[in-house]
Amino acid sequence: MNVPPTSSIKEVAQQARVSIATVSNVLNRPELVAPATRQRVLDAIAALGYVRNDSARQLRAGHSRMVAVVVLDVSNPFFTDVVRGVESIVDTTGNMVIVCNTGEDPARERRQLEQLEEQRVRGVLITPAGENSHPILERLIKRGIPVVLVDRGAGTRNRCSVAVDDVLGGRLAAAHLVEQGHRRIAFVGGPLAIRQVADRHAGAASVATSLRLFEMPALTTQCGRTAAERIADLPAHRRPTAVFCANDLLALGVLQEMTRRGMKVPNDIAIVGYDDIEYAAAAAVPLSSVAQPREQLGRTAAELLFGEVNDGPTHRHRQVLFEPELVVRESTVDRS
Amino acid sequence: MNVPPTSSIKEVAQQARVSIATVSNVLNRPELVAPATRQRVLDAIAALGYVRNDSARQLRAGHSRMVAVVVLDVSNPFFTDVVRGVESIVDTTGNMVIVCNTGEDPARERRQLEQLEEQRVRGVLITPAGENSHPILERLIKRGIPVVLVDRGAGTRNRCSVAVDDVLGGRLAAAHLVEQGHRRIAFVGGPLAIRQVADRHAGAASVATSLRLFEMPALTTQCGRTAAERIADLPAHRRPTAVFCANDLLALGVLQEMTRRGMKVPNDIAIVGYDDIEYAAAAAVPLSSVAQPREQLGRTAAELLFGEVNDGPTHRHRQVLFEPELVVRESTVDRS
DNA sequence: TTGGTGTCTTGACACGTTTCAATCGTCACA
DNA sequence: TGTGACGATTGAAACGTGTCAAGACACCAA
Repeated sequence: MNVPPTSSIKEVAQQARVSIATVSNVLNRPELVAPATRQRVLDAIAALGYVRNDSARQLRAGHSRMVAVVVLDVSNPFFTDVVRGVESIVDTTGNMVIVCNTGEDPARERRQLEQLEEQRVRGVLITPAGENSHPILERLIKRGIPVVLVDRGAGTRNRCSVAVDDVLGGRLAAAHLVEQGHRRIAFVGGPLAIRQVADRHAGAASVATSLRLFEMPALTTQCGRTAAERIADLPAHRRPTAVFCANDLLALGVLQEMTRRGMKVPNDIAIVGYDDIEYAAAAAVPLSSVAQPREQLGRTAAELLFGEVNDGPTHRHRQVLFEPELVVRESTVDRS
Repeated sequence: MNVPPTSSIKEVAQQARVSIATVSNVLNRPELVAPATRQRVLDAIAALGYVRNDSARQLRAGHSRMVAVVVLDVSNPFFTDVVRGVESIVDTTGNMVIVCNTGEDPARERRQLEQLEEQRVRGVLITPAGENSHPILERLIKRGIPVVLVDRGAGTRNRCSVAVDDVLGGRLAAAHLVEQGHRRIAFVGGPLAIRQVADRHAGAASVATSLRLFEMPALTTQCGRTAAERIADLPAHRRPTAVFCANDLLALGVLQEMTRRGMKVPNDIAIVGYDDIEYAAAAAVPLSSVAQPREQLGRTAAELLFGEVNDGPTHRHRQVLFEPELVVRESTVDRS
């Protein structure tokens, strides 16, 4: 408890009058060493306040005990929940999670991956900012570092991935609105270049015969308000009676603007969001939304990763697709 | 680009027909080596796809190149913004950020800190789950690992800390309401055992002569709704005309319940929140709220940390206190 | 030629582990 | 008493860097 900077296995050995090999054995394979000796070593460890040096272990082992999660945005609730799921698995393996935030910037992503490669991390879970097949990712794989794709699983058979079925999610939302009697339905989305947006739209279009598309530049509340203005300004006989938004922020924006204009939700206009973020339930009118199994996504990704670690070269890649669920609240069904 | 598992500085040296010391110099002090040689080494590095092994560097250096941020809850927007601030500084130093999530569980916190100690991290930024003076924290400091306290600065002169002045925040909110002509004001808070809640209350009480306290069991929207019910049920002549909530989730709950009962915000009742989370501006009635300089908090904490790293033993600890700002929106001032 | 100076390069060690083969006792059995 | 076997312990060699004192070399002035 009192040795100033740091003490090594060597000093423990000296104090316990054994060799360093024995100390190492006490730490890693205690059953190999006689109880009396073991106790002497443990006492020495306690007396010196010895703490293992992981750098040295890593050097010897050839890889570190860290698993990296590379996400687009740490402040996005979707990713924080995924991270929690990952943690719950990684914790049980004696490894640590290291979260890297790319901010959707490919250059930053590149730097981060290079650093992770230098760290010789145990594995990487990533939602790539740019292309799925990043050259550095290829290099990581070639080097034997397992990589699992999160939420970008489409069409990559040559690695493990987890994702949620966005087409199904769109279908669920639209089917619910149709069932509630709506015929004129609007889809408010971000750029269709984002795969998730395109898939959700496609799913909705497959069940809503006349789906009117409002493509906004971003997935923000501000854009939601703008979309709502354009919808509300339509003549009543052509105006949609329901809106399906590509995410909850858009939906909150629509809700806010509609309320400001005195339209009643859901009676004058029904709204469905996507993601089921925490604040969806807390909105002025609680929001119906399509929920994704976010923590489960993280857990499964981590399990695939350790599967790959254990399998070694015999590993066969798997693509896991989850199903989203519709959560119905008062923004689509009048309960008063 | 093609060597299967990994290649070391030794193979680079061989390929470039120089000693390993020269390769090391090219990497770390390129000005020491002749341009021609330098180029030969760089070519060899490219040809072999060589990547530095950070474990070995760490072992040599005695510490890793990671800075740990230990937070209570990764999915809390407050902490994610703090983390972003930390990142923005740490990135410029060639180090990496590793985010650890304690979930307010002291046992988890303990395990995490032990692992960080084994990693020989460069420094730790922490919002402790339990006591400020954790025995493991003491050990880290004794071992020479700098520790900076985040948002728990009160009364600890023996280390660096950053925090926001919650008393001032409470005062700002209440003063604003008084200025708007309100005389009967309610404070809706979580347990006063949480220092932040107590401070915000104290600040508000110092300017609002008759402040009625509603102490709820948690800082959630659900509790906000419950509080709103109790307030709305009071006879009109005794009912507060304004509510100051200890955080935004409570405020959103109050807003939701008041709206549901047909009370107009801000005319029938004004509401101020705290934290200025992203969804405060997106609420049905945009919420006035007390904003904390969250990213700045993270940036400053990181700067204090590196200050301590550079100063060495001559370092003098500093406690930085930030001032919050009131953001006025429509939940307290009628703009229609 | 000698000595000195300055620029590049290098050999060798240390950092703290893990692991493997080898050693040392001890004990049971023939 | 000798032989084997078995359990406990250890010496030594790696893992891949960074550093430092010392060496090599070229050049210039005396």
